[in-house]
Amino acid sequence: MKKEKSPQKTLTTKERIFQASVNLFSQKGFDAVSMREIGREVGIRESSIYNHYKNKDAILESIINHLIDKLGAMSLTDEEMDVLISESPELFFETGSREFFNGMSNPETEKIWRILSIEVFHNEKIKTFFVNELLESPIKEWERIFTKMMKKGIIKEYDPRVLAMEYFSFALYLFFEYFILKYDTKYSSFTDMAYKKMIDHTNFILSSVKVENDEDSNLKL
Amino acid sequence: MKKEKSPQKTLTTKERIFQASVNLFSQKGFDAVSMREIGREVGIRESSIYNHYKNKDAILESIINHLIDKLGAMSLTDEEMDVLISESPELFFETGSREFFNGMSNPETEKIWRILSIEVFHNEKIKTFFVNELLESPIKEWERIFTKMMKKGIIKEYDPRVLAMEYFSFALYLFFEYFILKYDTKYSSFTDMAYKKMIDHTNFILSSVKVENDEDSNLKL
DNA sequence: GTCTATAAGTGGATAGAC
DNA sequence: GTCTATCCACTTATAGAC
Repeated sequence: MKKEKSPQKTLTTKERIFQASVNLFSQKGFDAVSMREIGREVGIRESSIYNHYKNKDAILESIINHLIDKLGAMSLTDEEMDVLISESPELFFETGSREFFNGMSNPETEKIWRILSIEVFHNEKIKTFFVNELLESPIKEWERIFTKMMKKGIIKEYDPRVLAMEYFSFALYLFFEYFILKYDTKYSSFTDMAYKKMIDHTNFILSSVKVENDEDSNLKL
Repeated sequence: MKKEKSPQKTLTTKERIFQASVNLFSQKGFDAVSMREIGREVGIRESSIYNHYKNKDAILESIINHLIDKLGAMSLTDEEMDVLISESPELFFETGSREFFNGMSNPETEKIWRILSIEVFHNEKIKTFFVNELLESPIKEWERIFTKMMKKGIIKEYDPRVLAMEYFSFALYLFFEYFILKYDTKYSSFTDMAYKKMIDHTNFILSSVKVENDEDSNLKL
């Protein structure tokens, strides 16, 4: 909005507060981090933070909005989807998965998803964001996609709502497994833990619903 | 351990502290509830609580242990499983689902699961409990079950590990959906939100992997 | 077993000098 | 824009009277 990202590393104090907050909140949760602690990380006194953010809540707010902006800048158009479906369902699923993982997997984005996962209990705005963006919109989207595939005769007839749940719930399960249970463990990123599992899942769903016409067309990594 | 549940409602002060804590923690989270608040709910001063529990952490500890004790008192034996599998896979899945839902759905148990869901970030003991009891043990168990079903020729050959994930991940997804995203909404219990969805899921899995021999054997509610 | 009083600490936030 | 100094609300927990 204001200016482009500077070529290298001259971050403003506000940006450094932002980054320090993302790091600390993602490790300890919002409540467990004090303004003193953020200040210490940045190298200024807590009182100076108030020259850049109105209060502690405003920092969290700006972190949430940063993710929302970033996500809004992605996602396929209807035409792109149509082309992909006609090409092959395998290619389509692979593209869809890749898109989902892209929205989760760069290091800064992961930290923010982790913050949201921790704070979803205490913050109504975060909860609404989760329910809409992670649950309801994708399920509706996949219902449309499966309906389209049925009309084209690519997959068998089955309740498209159930099919959408079957397909996408697994991605959500992986999200929860990583961001709630496995964060800070051996895995270095969401993709690292989840991508292979998602391929197995996609192959299972395809093997169940695809109209047979060729031999073996499993996805490969 | 000490004495049986009194026939009606003469709760000891310690039990009233326990119940007030379960209610408050499940609504606001552990950190957001003060000893003053618990005392107010019980009708005593905060300092009096320390006559019954060593400190605040000890209250949470006793809540967790209460759930662990309760869950330990359930679960099917190997022989019961064998009989059920031989009878019919439909019956087996139905019994399995019922068992899972029983471990979640009485009002007090739900509140405790909610507390654990909130505190899984801050408490290493809770995280370990979740990963073991909710993730790894059930997946291993279902892997064994699917392997057994394949040997009996009830279901088609497929990687049993993948099948276990496909089946049980949906239950976990439902758990997260309810206890993290939908708790305190229109649903009156986990069963109320999730049971029908779990039936749809079971039917989908069965329709994919079952060896055909009779007409239509979908589960009914 | 409950009370009052109090210790000892931490939190977010503001005022005003520089 | 950063600092020091300070406010004040609130936290867990303990000591000791009753």
